[in-house]
Amino acid sequence: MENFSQTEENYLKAIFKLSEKEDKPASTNAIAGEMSTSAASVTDMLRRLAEKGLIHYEKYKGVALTEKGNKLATGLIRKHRLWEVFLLEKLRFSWDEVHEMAEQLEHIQSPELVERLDDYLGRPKFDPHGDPIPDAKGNFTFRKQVFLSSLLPNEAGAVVGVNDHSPAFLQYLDRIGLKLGTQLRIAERFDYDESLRVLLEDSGEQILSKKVSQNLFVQKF
Amino acid sequence: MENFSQTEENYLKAIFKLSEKEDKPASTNAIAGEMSTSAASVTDMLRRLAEKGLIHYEKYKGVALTEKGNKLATGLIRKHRLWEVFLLEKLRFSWDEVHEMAEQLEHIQSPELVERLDDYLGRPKFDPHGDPIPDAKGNFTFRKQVFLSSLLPNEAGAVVGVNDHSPAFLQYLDRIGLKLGTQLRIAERFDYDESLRVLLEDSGEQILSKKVSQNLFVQKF
DNA sequence: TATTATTTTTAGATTAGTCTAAAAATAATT
DNA sequence: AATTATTTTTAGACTAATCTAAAAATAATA
Repeated sequence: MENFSQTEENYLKAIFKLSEKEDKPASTNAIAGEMSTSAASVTDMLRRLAEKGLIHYEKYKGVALTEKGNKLATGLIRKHRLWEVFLLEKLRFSWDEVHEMAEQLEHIQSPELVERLDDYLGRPKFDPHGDPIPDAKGNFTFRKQVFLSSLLPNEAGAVVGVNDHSPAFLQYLDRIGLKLGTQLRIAERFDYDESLRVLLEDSGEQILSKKVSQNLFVQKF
Repeated sequence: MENFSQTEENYLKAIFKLSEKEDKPASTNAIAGEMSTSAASVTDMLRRLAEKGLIHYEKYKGVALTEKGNKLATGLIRKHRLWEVFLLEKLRFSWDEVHEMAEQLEHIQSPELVERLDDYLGRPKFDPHGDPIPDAKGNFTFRKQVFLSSLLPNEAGAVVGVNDHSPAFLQYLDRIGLKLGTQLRIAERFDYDESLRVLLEDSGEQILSKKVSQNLFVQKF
């Protein structure tokens, strides 16, 4: 497989991310937002990525990944998430610290390294934030998960992932003793501000704001 | 500490390497050789590295690292060698495979990561090739080592390092069962081609060519 | 010391990635 | 449908890192 620059790889990841959540071609402006750069720079890059067969691109029509581009982006996500597991499980970083480092490590070029790392970590299916880690063929493990905010009073489940990956949110969760795997039950729902009173496995009862409950994924029992 | 480009970092490493072995300012041409690039490119880069206070540079006079440049280069060597240990000890790569990957990993920017990695590996003082790993302050552990070729008949010692790091040499050593730590004794020296008959700890007797014995470091008993 | 050879630097061009400002295309609104 | 607003692209310029070819400085040799 050819090699691509880190910048090219980051564009592919951005396009992947955007077309994943919106499920339609990514716009130049959206990519510029994701990459914190100008629309002009994006246009330039799109021309080049298209030339290399990584994206389908028509002027003014937006952009989608080709088979090849998709494979590459998936590989990057695989590397990123495996390194995050490594940093957390082996080097004992906390889940709010690992992103920046993984952002660099994902660009290390060595297929053999990725497979060995995967082995070493015990072939994990999810990363420290609960996001699925694609396997060597690019297949993601799917899981029936819902937003905590969608649970009704007395319903119970386990926290399996976060939607917001910001350090601030993750540190907040640490503070209230909420981790992946934590079991919980909805005690009460306040219509006033859509906050929830929640019974947590270990750390007792907590009021969770709407914003918080919209950023937690749970698997219902 | 500011950040520098991978290219700048690689130049610093090259200059470090050259002035380490020659113990005098590195020449433009030597650097060009080390970096596999043109002398013109080197001159360009030297101007920039000097501006950033990383090297002492006078036109036509060659180049030496400043305090700052030396710190940076030492940090790179530290990272390189720690990653090599990781790849070998944890991911079970062999010593002829690790260099290329470490060459990329050494550019990962995160002081915290380096320290955690060092901890995780048990603060090793030497890498898989027997080269010393500088500590966080940049201090190398020195060791009284000599070339195997300098041993006299009946002298004994342990292999502690290699001078030639090429995969071909390392694979040859694997083949004859010679690793770091292997104990040996000189049985006979042949004046004809300066080869040695050597008694190896486990793998019995071997004839080692002059070239081989000049590329092995041993610590005498 | 004069001449030749080697090393190093300068000059000018190229590529990747970026920028701002202006032009062109598309979408939204009256 | 015409006008306005938004999005996207083009044009032109900049920086980092590279190259080749030529000029300048240093070193080696007759």
